[in-house]
Amino acid sequence: MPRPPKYSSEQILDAVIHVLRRSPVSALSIAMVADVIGAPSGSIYHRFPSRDSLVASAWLRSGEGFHSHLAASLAAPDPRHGALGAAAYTLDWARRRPGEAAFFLLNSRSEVTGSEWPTELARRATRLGNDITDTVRTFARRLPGVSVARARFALLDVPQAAVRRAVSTGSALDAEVQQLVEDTVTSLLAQAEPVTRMAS
Amino acid sequence: MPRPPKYSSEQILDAVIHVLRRSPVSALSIAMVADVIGAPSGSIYHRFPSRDSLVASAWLRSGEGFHSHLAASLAAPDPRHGALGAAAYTLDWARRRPGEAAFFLLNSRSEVTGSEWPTELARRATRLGNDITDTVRTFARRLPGVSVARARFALLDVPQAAVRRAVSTGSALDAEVQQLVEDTVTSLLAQAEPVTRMAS
DNA sequence: ACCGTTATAGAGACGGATCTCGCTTTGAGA
DNA sequence: TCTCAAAGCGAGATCCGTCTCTATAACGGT
Repeated sequence: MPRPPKYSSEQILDAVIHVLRRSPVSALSIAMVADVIGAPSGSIYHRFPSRDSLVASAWLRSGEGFHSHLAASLAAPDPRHGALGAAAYTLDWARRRPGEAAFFLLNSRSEVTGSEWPTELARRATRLGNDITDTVRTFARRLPGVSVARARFALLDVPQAAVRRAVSTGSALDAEVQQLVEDTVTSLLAQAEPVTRMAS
Repeated sequence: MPRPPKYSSEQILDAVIHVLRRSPVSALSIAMVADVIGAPSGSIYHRFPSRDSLVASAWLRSGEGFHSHLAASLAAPDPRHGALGAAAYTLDWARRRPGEAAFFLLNSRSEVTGSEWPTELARRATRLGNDITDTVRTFARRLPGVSVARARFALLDVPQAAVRRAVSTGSALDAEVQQLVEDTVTSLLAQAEPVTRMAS
C-alpha cells in the first residue's frame, strides 16, 4: 500500500561516497549529495535524521565492508601469508574504491562528525572498533612473539600509510608502493622474539 | 608612533594550535581562537584576512618548523643513523606538541581549507613540499639502492602512521611504538638491493 | 473508485560563523 | 600637549548550510 521508494538508503550513501571523492568531509553538504542523485534535500532527510547521521552511516558502511574482507584475507592457513594478503587487500580496496579509502582510512571516528554520534550509530562504531581489535588479536595469537600492537601496526597502520600518501598526492598505488608495504609487513612479522623487554 | 601591537601573529597562531588540540580543523572558529587570548574577533582579522589564511598560516608554520628539524636530524654522518634520528624526532615532536602533530601530520594541504589557498601562502606551501622532497631525495642518494619513494616511506609515512594511531586513539607514543617504528625504518633501509624485481 | 500509508517535493525558517566597518585607544615624537 | 599612524574593538550585515513543515504523489488493497 505504501508508495515505493525512489531513493534507497544505499543509493544515498553511494552518493555521499561519490561526493567525498572530490571534497573533504567537512565540505560535504546535503545539497551536494542530493544533487548527485537528482533529489531535493528534503528526500535525504526522509532517510537520515541529520547530516551527522548520514555521514556516520556512510563511514560505518565502508568500515564494516572493509573489515569483513580484511578478516577473510587474514584467515589464510599460513598467518604470514594471510598478513600479506590483508595488506594487499587494503591497497586493492583503495584502488577500487578511492572515495571510500579517502574517507574511511583517512578519517578516524572522531574526525567524521563535529559533535557526538547518534546513539545507535555510536554503538555500531564501537562494535566495529572491537571487531577490528579482535581480528588483530586473534591474528597475533597465531604468531608467537608478535604483540597485538605490532600486529596492528603491520596489518593496519602501514598499509594505510601507503594509501594515505597516494590519496593525498593523487598518485597511484603502484607496484613499488605495494612492494614497500609487503617488505615492511614481512619484516615486522619476521622475528619470533621472546617478548623482548627494553629500557626506556 | 604607532600603537604597539597587543596580539602578535605568533600569539594568534599559538592560539590556533591550542584550539586544534581539542577540536578538528573543521570545527575551529575565529571566535574560539579569539577566546583563547581574550581578544575580540575583529582583532584576529586585523592580522589575517580570512579564516583560511589563518589556518593555512598555522599549518605552514608547523610544517616549516617540523621540516627544518627533520632535515637537521638527517644530516648525521651515517645515513642510517640519521634516518633513525629523523624517525625518533618525528615521534618526539608529536609528544611535545600534540596539537601541531594532530594538525600538520594528519591533515594534508588540501584538507586544511575548504577552498583554494591565498596565493602567497600557496607559494609557501609549494616550497615546503619541494623542500621536503629535496631533503628526502638528498638522503636517498646517500644510500645506493634506496629509491626516493622508499626513503619517503621510511622517513615520513611510517613514523607518521605511528603518530596518527596515537593521536586518534588518544594513547601514548610509548617505547613499544618507538621500537616498531625503528624496526621498520631499519629494515626498509637495510637492503642495498639492485632494484630487485620479484614475482607477485 | 477510494482509502490509508509511505514517499517525494521544495520553499523557507533558523542558527551559526565569517567578515565589515566606523569608532576608539594607545603611544612616540614634535 | 597635540598629532598622527597603527591597533584594538565589537555590533551586526551577510552568507550558507541544516533542518522543518506542509502539500502532493504513488501504490496495494478493499
